[in-house]
Amino acid sequence: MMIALVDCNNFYVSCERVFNPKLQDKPVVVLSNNDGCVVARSQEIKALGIGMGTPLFKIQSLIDRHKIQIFSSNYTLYGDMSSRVMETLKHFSPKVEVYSIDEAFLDLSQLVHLDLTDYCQQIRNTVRQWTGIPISIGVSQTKTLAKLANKMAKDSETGVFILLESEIEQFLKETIVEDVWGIGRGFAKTLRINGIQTAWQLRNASDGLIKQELGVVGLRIVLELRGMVCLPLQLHQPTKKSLMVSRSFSRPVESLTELREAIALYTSRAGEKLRRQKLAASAVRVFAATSRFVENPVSDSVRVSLPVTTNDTGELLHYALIGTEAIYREGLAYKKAGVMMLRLVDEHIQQLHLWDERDRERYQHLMVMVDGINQQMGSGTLRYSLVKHAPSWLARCEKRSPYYTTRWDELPIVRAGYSVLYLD
DNA sequence: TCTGGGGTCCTAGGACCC
DNA sequence: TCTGGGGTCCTAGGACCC
Repeated sequence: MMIALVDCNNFYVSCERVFNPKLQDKPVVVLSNNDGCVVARSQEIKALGIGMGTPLFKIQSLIDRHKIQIFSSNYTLYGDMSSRVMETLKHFSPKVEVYSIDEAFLDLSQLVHLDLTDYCQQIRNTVRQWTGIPISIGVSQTKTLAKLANKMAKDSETGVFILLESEIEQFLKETIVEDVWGIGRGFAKTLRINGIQTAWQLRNASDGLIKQELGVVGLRIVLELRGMVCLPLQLHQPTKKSLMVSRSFSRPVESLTELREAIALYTSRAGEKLRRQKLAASAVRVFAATSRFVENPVSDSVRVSLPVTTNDTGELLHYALIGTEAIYREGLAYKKAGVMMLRLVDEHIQQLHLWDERDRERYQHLMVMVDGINQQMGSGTLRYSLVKHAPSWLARCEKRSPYYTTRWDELPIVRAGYSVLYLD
């Protein structure tokens, strides 16, 4: 196999520059959805040492000093530019996998009789001409190796790097494990504990060790480094399995009213997305979290199964609000207060016994799982799903609310979201 | 004060049944 | 009543990615 990874350089910034040529050679950043942090950086920004994901407030002084141009992200524009790039690439190989908004894998196996360097230059020039977007291309035997080759391409003058079999050993010896695709912080730490620091050491590690420490995911990476294709090109995009709408709040949210408003807004967004993509949901999930940057961050989610699949906002909202109540009244509080949890579980068990079977059947679709119930139970002998009849359950929540809101003061929500699953 | 949003895949372990 | 194996299904949580 010969696989090319095409990667658009500083993609969002490049898109902005296409429509505003004055930005050429100027320092430019594009911010995340909420304008919270940097998600795309021009070369000039990288040279200033501003990292990916840096929060905006931390670079305020640099912005003034270097006259940095700042943009909120415009995903409609980027998506459109992305399609143009991908369409162009399809002229160069019949087998193209659109991997992300700014990356694609191309199968070049049929073209090995050509000068691949030349061919890749041709691709670069055409994409540049037709779309205005600069790209880099790395080529090798597998996706994982092509990813590494692409890193080299980015650093080279020509923007193209072909990693030949004869050069792989030297190349991998000079590559640290962190730079291998699929090796994140957690895996890298595990590998280093086992004395594996370079990509070459990883390639030569024993299958048994890797399987045990990193599972099949890790093993696939190792085999790919050895030149064996374990991650074949996916030529048709599989249908999505879930979609999510979430935001961080600019300040902590402590009232149920505010939380409900946020969730209602996210739900209608999710409904729009569903209808646009002609999909329907079979379950919804609501989640809330405290700041990730405090000492003991807490997050929790509640999943509500729907009686029928739907993409009607009103319908979704009904169940989303049930989930919101659950999160607010119980979800986070459960994890916080173990003793209280035990008491509540006890209460709920008695409730369950009072129900007759018919009720349970009838309301099964309203089953609300409260995550984390098992967390502090120790042996796991007591694990219960709280099966509830929504109206009476909500009434009970109302009665208990003073107790919970007291607990709640300790747990300001700074992030909330809503996701829709359509597995069935 | 302010720290993104949106995804996928894998696994361990519990529930439930025979 | 206790013990246990085999199998399936489901979920939470952890890992990764852009």
